[in-house]
Amino acid sequence: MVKKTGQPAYLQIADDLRKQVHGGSLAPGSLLPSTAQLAEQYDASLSVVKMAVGILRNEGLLIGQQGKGVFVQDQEPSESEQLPAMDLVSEVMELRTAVQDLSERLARVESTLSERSDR
Amino acid sequence: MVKKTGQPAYLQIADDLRKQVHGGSLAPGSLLPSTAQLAEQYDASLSVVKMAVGILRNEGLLIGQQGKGVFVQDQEPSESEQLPAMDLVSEVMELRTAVQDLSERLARVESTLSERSDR
DNA sequence: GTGAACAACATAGTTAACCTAGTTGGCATA
DNA sequence: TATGCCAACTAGGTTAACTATGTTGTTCAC
Repeated sequence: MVKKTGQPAYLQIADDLRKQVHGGSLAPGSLLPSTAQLAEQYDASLSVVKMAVGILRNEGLLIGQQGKGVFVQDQEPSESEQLPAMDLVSEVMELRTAVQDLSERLARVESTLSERSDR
Repeated sequence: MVKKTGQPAYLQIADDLRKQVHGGSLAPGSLLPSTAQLAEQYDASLSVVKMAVGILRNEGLLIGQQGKGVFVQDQEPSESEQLPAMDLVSEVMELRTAVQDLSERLARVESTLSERSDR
């Protein structure tokens, strides 16, 4: 699968995966093949696949969950990353609402947990 | 040099170098120590240093020239606007990753809870 | 039926080794 | 002096192996 162009294999794989995500071939939230499967699919070693996934993980395009797999980040169409220097004020406001949301959800989870432990 | 925080070594080194560049300790156009020197300096293996440099290279912050060395990209003070205060920017970035992490963990907890209540 | 124990599989991080290729400086030879 | 060769150093790419840790499914004992 990896062509013998000048580009290194890990970049070729990263580009290919990126295209699949942007092209819709890999839907947001969907699970990627495992590292070993990708390695076989691209006829590459485990290491280069891990490097490719690492790049996209660093870009925020993919998220890896230890023990489960690598998923396509679904809230991608938002800004956050593309804009080089997005203004800090709105960023902080988003973070504040995100923290509030997390706080409420966590409170719910905690209450359900305490109810179950009570009985 | 690499502290035993939860963060992996290659990210610690990348962050440190990023701060040195943004803080002016590493001037644009200047030459970084060689990979081997950095490895010794951070008391890390060659591989993690190469990973750290690779990240910053991918970000466009550094440029590597085979046979010569790794240099700080100089045309970085680009358009957009004055970065207000680099400490705030990195602070916000850290908060964003922290919120993402919390969000993922909470989503996992919530999903397991809903699954159990379904059965 | 429940729960503990275990095996299999997953990502993640780290290390070491090897190869390729570009740069530089020294040195011997023409 | 000028040319060519060579050693040393550089980044970059690739591979393999190991450890750590999390998830999932099965099996077995209670």
